[in-house]
Amino acid sequence: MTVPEQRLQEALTTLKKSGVRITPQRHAVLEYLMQSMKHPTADEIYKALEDKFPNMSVATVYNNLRVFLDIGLVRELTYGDSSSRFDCNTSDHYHIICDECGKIVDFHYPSLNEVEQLAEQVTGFDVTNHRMEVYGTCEDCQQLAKH
Amino acid sequence: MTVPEQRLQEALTTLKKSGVRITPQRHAVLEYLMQSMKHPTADEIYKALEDKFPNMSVATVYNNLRVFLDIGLVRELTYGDSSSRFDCNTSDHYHIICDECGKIVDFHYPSLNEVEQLAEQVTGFDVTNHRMEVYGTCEDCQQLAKH
DNA sequence: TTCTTACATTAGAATGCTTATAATCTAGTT
DNA sequence: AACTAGATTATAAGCATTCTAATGTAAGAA
Repeated sequence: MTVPEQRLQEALTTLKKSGVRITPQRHAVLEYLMQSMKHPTADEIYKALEDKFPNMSVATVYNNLRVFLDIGLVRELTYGDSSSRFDCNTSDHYHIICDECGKIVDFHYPSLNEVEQLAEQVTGFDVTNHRMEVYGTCEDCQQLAKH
Repeated sequence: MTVPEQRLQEALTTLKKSGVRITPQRHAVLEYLMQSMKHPTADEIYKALEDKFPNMSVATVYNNLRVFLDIGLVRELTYGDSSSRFDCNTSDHYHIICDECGKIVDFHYPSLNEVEQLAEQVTGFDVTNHRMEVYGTCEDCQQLAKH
């Protein structure tokens, strides 16, 4: 069993534990998220599944993403562009984003706990987490710029 | 002359240099941004100025914010919630955001250049900048939660 | 297996933020 | 004072997302 397949199985177990029904549409959305290395938008998921489910509504995609978010199976990534992206890799990592083409690449870096601690001291907040995005130009777009 | 007034003067000079006209509406939007310690949304600016300019269109607020963004006078902050916020503090700083009430507080921390450098090496991106947001519960909301 | 029902899905309308359009107006120069 | 490129206004349009109400169905119970 491949790693994505294994993560899918685990996710299905989590859904059942939470008392959430496994419908074909829900299964398909989850499966697509798990095997995708990109961080798809709701619309990308909808379009990717329209062959398999010609009658599926966009609302179903949104509903299911909301369910997955509530259970903690995926994370929502909101950037400057209009639509949210969804990341099923819930392990700690940051993202690096291409200014030109919008590509998002996972980037591993030790969690910056000292920043959270200092922020607590300075602001009096009760800090729960943080996120960081690095921006730049990806290698593909660097090549394109040369020609 | 107070600090916000001084920054406003500098900003007006920058606008003139860029060949941008100074209209009363544009001046008012800029002034409001400069003296605001919050990070207002377009609609907040619109509502704050409707006494002074009862006929001003929302489009004017958006147009002007776009002009300021292009010139580099303000930065756009996009988070999970629906509308963008605008920050006229262009010095390097991060933000700490309350999960409960959405309050955004400036938070100074030395720029994490080593993260950018490592990201370049690992991903091959040509890195230009990064942003970080810390999340938690502000002191006010911590108090409210106790009662 | 069939029955049941609470939950899911569907289609389409509605919402909210932002941008586009076209007519009118004006800041700043001539 | 006249001119004109650029700004403002009012409104329509666009897009992502959520809501609504009717219909369908997963999964447990009988």
